[in-house]
Amino acid sequence: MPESTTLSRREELLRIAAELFASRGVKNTTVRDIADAAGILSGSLYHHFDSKESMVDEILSTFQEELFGTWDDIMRSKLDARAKVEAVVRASFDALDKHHSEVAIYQNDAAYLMESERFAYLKDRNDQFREVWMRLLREGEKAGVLRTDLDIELVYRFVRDTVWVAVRWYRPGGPMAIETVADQYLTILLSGISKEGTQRG
Amino acid sequence: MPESTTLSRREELLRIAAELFASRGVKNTTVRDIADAAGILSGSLYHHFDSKESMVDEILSTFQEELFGTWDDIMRSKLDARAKVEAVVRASFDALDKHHSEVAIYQNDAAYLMESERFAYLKDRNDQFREVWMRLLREGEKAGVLRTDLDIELVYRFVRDTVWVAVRWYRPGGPMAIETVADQYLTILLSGISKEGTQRG
DNA sequence: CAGCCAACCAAACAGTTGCTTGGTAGGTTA
DNA sequence: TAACCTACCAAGCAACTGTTTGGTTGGCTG
Repeated sequence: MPESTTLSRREELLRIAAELFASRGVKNTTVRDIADAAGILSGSLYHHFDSKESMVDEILSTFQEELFGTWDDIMRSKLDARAKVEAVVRASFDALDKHHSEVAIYQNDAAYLMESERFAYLKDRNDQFREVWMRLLREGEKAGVLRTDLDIELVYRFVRDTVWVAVRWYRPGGPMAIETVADQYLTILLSGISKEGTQRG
Repeated sequence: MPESTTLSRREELLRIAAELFASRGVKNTTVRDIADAAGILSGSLYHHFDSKESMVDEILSTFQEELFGTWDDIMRSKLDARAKVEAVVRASFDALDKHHSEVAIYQNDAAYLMESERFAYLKDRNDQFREVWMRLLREGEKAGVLRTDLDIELVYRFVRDTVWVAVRWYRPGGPMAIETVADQYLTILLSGISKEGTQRG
């Protein structure tokens, strides 16, 4: 049986939960909501999962693992600074398209979740990647492709937030292709942070 | 007694509630949390307010009234398109600084609240201002100050979201002045969307 | 002084929450 | 055929939720 097409019941329930968490927020979604959407009773969920919290945990940790793995590959590649920025941004938009629910949960609830012991790993990898980004941007500054009149920490936040915030309006399968969004965002972004004359159209 | 410096108990409670709503989310904040922070019992809140929902309502409607009033003034002014964009962005950052809690609640909970009848006015004025923005951007395009290779709807979302998302990390009274943030954001933004920043447009 | 009022307390209420328990239907394996 | 397994049901529990009620306090005012 190809696992890629056949979801186990457990995976199906996780997908249902993720969609609800994404659209209403974790706190606003009850275990009865999830059970209803799956066509079972709320207690039956506990045959598959320890708790509601562990569902959230599994959804977010799985997603973060995959995304940060992809980013790692890019960062470790031989691309130059500018190409890395572009590749990471495109990979992020790709995640926005293919794992929309997970990104939405991450954006809406992760900040609060991170305060608890259980979800500290979210913050850990976030901090780790902030360092990678900062090195990349400093590298770009040195290489003369990035303008130097900007606070680099602020540029990092700008690039990071600008991509993810699109989860609020972008809908997979909607009228606008994710590649189009990525193209336009990169156009604005790169001419905004690049040193004048260094970019090519 | 000057009212500008002395808050009524009611206003003080609203401020306390707003801070909690902002940091933990509306659904994640109980009336007992608010009462505890104010040093009273939860039931006593109902001497001042009809319901928890009406607290949220008052916080958001008051804020929206003020912000959109300021925006209205700018839009009706004689400034050119580019200056208007800049003025609105600066006014928004100013709101981010002076009404941080309200902006945070708006960013985190408004989307969900808008689905209910009571908070429909939030969506109404949002939609109304989207139209104003679109006219402004088209005006800028015609005047030749905006690059024409971008989807104007996407530019609108980009400008709007980029400003507000800063509520996630900006802290009033922190190490970075809001004017600095505004300056740098505008630098990136305007060279990103302006015609003069285009290479081989 | 009496009357009034804003602000609050103490105790409870009904509904909702996440979760537990003991049991069952139907399929697969030995 | 018996043992076992996955997936579920039915019922309920304790904790927590927003809210209500009747009463108390201390300061102000006529």
